[in-house]
Amino acid sequence: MSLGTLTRVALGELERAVMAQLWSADAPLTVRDVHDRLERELAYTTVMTVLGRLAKKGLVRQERDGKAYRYAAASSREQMAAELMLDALGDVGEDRTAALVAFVDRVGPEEAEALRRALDNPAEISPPTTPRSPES
Amino acid sequence: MSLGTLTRVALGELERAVMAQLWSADAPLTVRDVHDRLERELAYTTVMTVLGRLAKKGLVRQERDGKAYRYAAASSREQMAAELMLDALGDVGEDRTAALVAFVDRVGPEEAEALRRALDNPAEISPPTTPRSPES
DNA sequence: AGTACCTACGACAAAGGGTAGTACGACATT
DNA sequence: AATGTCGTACTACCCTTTGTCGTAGGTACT
Repeated sequence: MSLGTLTRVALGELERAVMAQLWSADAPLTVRDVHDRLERELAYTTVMTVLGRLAKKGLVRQERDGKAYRYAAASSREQMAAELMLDALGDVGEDRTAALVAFVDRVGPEEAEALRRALDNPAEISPPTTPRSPES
Repeated sequence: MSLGTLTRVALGELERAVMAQLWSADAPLTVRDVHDRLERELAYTTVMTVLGRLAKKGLVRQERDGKAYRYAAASSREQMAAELMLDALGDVGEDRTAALVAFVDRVGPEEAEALRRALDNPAEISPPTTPRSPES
């Protein structure tokens, strides 16, 4: 599946704001937690709805905690970014090489360094980059 | 602007099909050209509408050709992919390095090779990766 | 019982995308 | 000149997604 990409992860503004909160928290948050942390004045149920939608999309994991739920991002911000990059690359179809060249050409020096290091390090060292929970 | 990203380039299915045609053509196409090349049975005006929308989004350039218009992708598929990758990386905010590591870890061997080569080659050699036409 | 919190659902408006119809101008053909 | 033909400009309509809530109905503590 290389075409669903751009459509697949098109989050709305509020959805992204919520994801940001989940990512910046060091533990799963309740609806109320998220609601309180968002600057904007939103109804409690609004936040709940959004969290529910994110959960349905698989971007957020819902775990029961007594009466309430706690929500946590399904994968780290960095992993998501990596996945998005992969997807973008996949959409190219043919000439991935050219796309990568264009990419590298525009990335900053720090990023280039990071890339170099990552390429040198045998991937073995940083293992489960994708700690997906076992499929449903 | 790092947040508009995911939203910015969410093309629909037909829009992508049209872009694909423009990319695979070696010269600007008319509405009729695109219409004929698409397998699907669409009204002529449907294709016109889509091309118009793509133009409004800046993904397609419209150039007059007598009575009609000719449409061409504003940038190559590879450039777009690179840009999308950049955007995805940008959304990460803080730890781009981690994202790049995750990215590299999941890219195939061929892509890794391409990355290595691209990093070694001083970008000077492959010049205008972005043959943007002068801003409006 | 009353009050506080939660979740489950249903709703509704705005925007985006798929799909098209109609109106209208420029040409070519008869 | 009348009539097609072909192309653009608009307008419209439906469906899905996203932002935003309201209401209903549990559970639990006071």
